[in-house]
Amino acid sequence: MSKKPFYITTPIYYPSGNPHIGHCYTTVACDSIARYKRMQGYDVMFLTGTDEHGLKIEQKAAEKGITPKEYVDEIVEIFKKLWSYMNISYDRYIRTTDDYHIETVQKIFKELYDKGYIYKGEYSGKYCTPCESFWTDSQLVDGKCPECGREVIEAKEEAYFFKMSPFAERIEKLLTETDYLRPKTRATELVNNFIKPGLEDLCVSRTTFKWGIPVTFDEGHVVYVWIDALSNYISALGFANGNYADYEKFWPADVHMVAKDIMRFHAIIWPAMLMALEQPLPKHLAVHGWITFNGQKMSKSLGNVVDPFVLGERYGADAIRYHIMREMALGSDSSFSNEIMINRINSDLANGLGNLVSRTVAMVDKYFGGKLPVEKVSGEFDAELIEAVSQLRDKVDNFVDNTQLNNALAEIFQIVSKANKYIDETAPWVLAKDESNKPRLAAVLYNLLEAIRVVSSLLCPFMPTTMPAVWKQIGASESDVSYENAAKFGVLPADVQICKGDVLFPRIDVDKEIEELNALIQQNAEPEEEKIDVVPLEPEISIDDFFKADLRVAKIVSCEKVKKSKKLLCSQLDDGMGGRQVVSGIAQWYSPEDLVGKKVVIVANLKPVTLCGQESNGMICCADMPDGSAKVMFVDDSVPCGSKLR
RNA sequence: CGCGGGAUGGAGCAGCUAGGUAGCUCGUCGGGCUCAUAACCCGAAGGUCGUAGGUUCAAAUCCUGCUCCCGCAACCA
Repeated sequence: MSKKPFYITTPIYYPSGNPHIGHCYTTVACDSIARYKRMQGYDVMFLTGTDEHGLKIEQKAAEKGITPKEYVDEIVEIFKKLWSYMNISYDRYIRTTDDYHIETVQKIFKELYDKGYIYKGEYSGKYCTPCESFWTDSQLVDGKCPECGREVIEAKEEAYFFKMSPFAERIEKLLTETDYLRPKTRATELVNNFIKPGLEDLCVSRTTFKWGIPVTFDEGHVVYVWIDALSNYISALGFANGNYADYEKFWPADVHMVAKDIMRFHAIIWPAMLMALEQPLPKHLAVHGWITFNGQKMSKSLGNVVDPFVLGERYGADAIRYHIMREMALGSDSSFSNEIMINRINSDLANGLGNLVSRTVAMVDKYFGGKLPVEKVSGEFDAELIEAVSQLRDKVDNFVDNTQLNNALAEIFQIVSKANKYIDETAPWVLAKDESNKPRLAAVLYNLLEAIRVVSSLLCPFMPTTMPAVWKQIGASESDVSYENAAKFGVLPADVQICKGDVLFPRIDVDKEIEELNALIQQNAEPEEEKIDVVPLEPEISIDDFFKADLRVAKIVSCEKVKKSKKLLCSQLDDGMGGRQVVSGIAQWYSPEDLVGKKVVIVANLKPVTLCGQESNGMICCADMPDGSAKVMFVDDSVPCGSKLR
């Protein structure tokens, strides 16, 4: 009987910086599912990798004075080291710089072109270099990038486009009528925002940078992110390349797991590409939220990065894995405060599971010298425990199939709870006092060992490092902890021999630990502020060019929020020339009271535009902050309104 | 009126589709136990279920208005 295939993928990560806990989130989830499926007997292909092209990489490398390839090679090593540290059992690691991937992408690009889905056009608009993004005029406001707020440059380039519209209807059905998207609640959002207004054709090539996969039939063009990146899921199987021959076997994928920020591309563009290629669509797209840290979105620049290496060092990979999986609810964000994590590790792993194993094994050791006698007598409370344990596997199966790992773990730990309670109900230490109760005592301890066996078998995919240690302690052989036996009770030998071992999950001193971690974060945060990612210099200009921008000092006379906008403040300024109105996108960081009466620098000769119905005549100068916010540049109050800057 | 989600004891969540004793985890307090990693077990306190109305014998649950939060989109000259 040949094994059934199961194909699961993480996104390919962009190595513009070191991996952080957010990367772990997706990868650990996929790893747990992959391991679970292997345990069930599936032939599993678990793919992860890195998306290594693009301007940002090119620039980062240039800053360090090395080639892009050298740059990504370094970071990829760090990713791989982290995965090894987290005990990630990926079967294949794809790099978009691998030859076979390049071959596939080039063939796909050509095929789509030949089929008429890709056409040559011209892209004109504003381009943000750091974000590698073009923005349409409607998106642009004051020539600033909507993503990072930096200046954009006027750019026009020949480009290839991918026609999305032919697939709109099918994609809408895919999202609304199938269970492709998990959780499905997001389907409406996608349909309303992207499909109903009409799918725009997608720009799929660039000429502004070189670090990418060349378009074979048009020199100077490089394949732009989506066709390059998304294709990894099939190129890694050997689609349109000779490197592997697993496409027939593993495609379509069972699960693509992604974080919500790239849901859109996997929910719309990827299906469209596959439709155009006339290939089967993946079965599920599992979308999870972000890990937030003390309520804020994880971000390097905030100094919030929780270094997975540091955490693993302190608590062990399994504890981190457990916490991540346990907190992860499909779709919603999950908090990663140190306190929550430590409490979780303490209460579930140390107090719950670890202590259960410890007390059970200790009793077998103490009362029977480590080996249970064959003679046993069943009694009150047994049936309930046995029933619950026997049903566990099916419940967990179901949750894993629905990518609800948090629920799967919750289910398992209910049994841990039940077992602890069973100890209390049967009070083995009382039984031990009377020699005639020995057979009953043996049965109680045997039942506990069995509960632990089943729990640890099912837990192994989630915590692959620690569970074998549990098996050793309870005297379980490899076949005892098989998937088949996880649905049975009474598998361990009647005269099982236990083996006392080390504490599985040491208790953590919460206060002390939080203090130390906070200190670490402080340390990491401080240097971070000083060495922000400095935006590359704009091209050199002459003094005359500078004077083209007429910078003036003005006083904010009054200010109010622009209705219907979240980010806009509308200010009335005294510019020494009769006053003017300026709209600025700083409402998230400044309230009108903060600004009224202050003097600022404005760009006074900017072409007026209308934003959300308010005319804006100029721009208030701000500094970009590393976290994407902006700080207004206030001016000494003694400078008269209307003064020109030089 | 751009689209969507949410508001439940100190914290985080379930319950709402098919109305009828408000449940879980953590925390707090009290008790029990002693096999165990000061762990485990039991019990208690603590909730106008965002707000105002409506339907109903009965609403956390259905309907309507409102407030506030959060995503997406738009938008930070």
